Amino acid sequence: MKVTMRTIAKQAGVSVPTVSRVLNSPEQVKPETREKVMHVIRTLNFRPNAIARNLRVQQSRTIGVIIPQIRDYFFNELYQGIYKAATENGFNILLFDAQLDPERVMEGFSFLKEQQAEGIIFTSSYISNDYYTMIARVGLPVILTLTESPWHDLPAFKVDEQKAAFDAMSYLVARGHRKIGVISGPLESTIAGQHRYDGYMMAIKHYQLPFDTNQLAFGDFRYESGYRAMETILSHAKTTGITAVCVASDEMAIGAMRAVYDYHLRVPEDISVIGFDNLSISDMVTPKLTTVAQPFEQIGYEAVTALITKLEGGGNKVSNGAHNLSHQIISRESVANCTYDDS
Amino acid sequence: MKVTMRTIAKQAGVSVPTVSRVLNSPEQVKPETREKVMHVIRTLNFRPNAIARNLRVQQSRTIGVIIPQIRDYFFNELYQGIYKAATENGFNILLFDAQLDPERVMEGFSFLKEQQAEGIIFTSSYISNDYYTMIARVGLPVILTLTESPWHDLPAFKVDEQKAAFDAMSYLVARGHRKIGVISGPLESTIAGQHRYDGYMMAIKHYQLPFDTNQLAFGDFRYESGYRAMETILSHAKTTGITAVCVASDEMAIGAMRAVYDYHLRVPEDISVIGFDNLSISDMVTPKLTTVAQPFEQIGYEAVTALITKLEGGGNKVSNGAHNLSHQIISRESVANCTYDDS
DNA sequence: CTGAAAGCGCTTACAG
DNA sequence: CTGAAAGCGCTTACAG
Repeated sequence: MKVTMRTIAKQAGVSVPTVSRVLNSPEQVKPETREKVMHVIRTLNFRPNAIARNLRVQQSRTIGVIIPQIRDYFFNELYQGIYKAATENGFNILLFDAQLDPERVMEGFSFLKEQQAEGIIFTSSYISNDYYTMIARVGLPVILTLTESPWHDLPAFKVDEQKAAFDAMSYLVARGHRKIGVISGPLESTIAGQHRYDGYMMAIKHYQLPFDTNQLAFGDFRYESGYRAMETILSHAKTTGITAVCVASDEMAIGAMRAVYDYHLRVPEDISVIGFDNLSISDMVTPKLTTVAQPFEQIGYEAVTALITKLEGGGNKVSNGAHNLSHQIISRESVANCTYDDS
Repeated sequence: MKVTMRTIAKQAGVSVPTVSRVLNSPEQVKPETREKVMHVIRTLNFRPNAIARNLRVQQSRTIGVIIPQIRDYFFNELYQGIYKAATENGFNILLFDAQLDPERVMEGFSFLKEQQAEGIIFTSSYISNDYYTMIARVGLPVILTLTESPWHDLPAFKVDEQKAAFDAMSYLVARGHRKIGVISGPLESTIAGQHRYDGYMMAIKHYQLPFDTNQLAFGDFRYESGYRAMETILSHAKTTGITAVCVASDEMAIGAMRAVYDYHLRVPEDISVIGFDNLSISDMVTPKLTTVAQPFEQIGYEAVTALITKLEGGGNKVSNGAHNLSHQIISRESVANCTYDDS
């Protein structure tokens, strides 16, 4: 038999509202009745129906999260931050996995709306017009993570991708490298693809580094593609004379290091490699990967904190546009000082 | 202004039940009125309140999941399977992260009950009596993953840990190794600790391998502890003469491989290493890790499928006790044939 | 084919 | 300090 407030009320010989009061504002009820009610609550092991409560008080206390796909390596850390901030504020998380399918992200918004999410944390490698239309249509506050909106009219928690990529390149230059290869993500990926690429290119220009297309290859952020991109770059190594490679993701960087290994060269003695992300695995590979760290957990944490602030009426406190959290270069073992004469 | 069925009904000049019908059993309503209603639904962009519906039909369509901690590396894959099975059956997932705190897992059960979870997927490194009491108290169907209940009165989806560990050892023996080190998890961890340890020891007995305590070290499944455990084992390598090591988790195995590297030995030429889990990173390290694969995603998938079967009245179809899914040794690069004479 | 009524499990003014 | 009443947004027999 299901036990509800009605059950408790009957057993305790009081009314339903009284049961509700002992649970929600016990100071309003006489100590004796309070004890009486608490006693049957305990013996019947009663748990109030949070769903019913939420319906009545017109709030769901849940935040929807749309992500590209669960198996992304950054998901753990991002979600950890999201979960933490939500829990601290008594919110639940409802996750929607878009499985890299734009159709599904559209469904995600509808779904979360139906499930009464009060706001949405949205992560995507780009923001299409369709998404914008959908966001307007559901009419829920949306906060971006690891993403940026083209019109900057949504708050976005992320890293300054371009600057971070530029810094990775500078790190190499500061260690004497001038002939540097680049493994970029796909440029259709507005953020991690295009912006990082721009950062690398800005640095090449700024430091007046030699660069031609034989030093450049593209991948899809995954290990395999990093491996293949490195093979391409190595096939021109004799003419380009590269001593280092900037890679747009740790996973690709680890693949690239493997390619170097399979070609009987060494990282970092022959070729230095710097990654991007600072996934926890970067500290487990050999050589340990030098990389630029994104504070994934912090990004998740601050994004939902901001969302909750908005939900609780502090909309003016969280500005639209980019909230750039600080990135950081983590020096490990995959970059050496350049010992070749470059003249 | 919030738009509900009431809004739609008014606009369309029908009653609320009619709106409900066009959404849930459109064949029951006359095509003309159906069209009329659908039209205002579309223009007002109405989404029915799933929470209210669930309250009315007395189901929540949500499954609770309690895990030790989000940052576990297997979480991604396990959750992927959980999420997939839930989505396919129209169930939502509500996640509860116990943060390795027994107190919090207790809270988890209460919380999920209040949130009206219809059943619970529970992952834990051991099952205490307190947990049992709590499980009985909430009265929800519970299914274990990567875990086993001491009294086998709960369905448990997992791998035959002992057999899998035994097989890892056999794999080494088949390649000529006889002096084999063991890095175990903590024995308090009933499953991944004790059971795997038992499997290793059974194999040592079965194959009559030489073994003394200098070949054994313990860790906590993490990289760092694997590194240190390997250091301990290596410090006795001259006397023990080990040529291979069985490690109870991939993360520890990767740490162990690093220790070998730092001691200027090579994997697998000097020391072979076999892990346990087949985390996706095992394929990215160099040398790629040979290991015994647990089908995490499948475990998650089958566990929630079984739970849903139970919820839908097929309780007799899912038996209590262990459901052992098949493990598999994945041969990669970290194990070589033993070339030393053992006599 | 459609509407009025009742009710899911709660909460919250309003009386008393 | 406590209870009767109304209502959150739905669904579902029951009439008509």
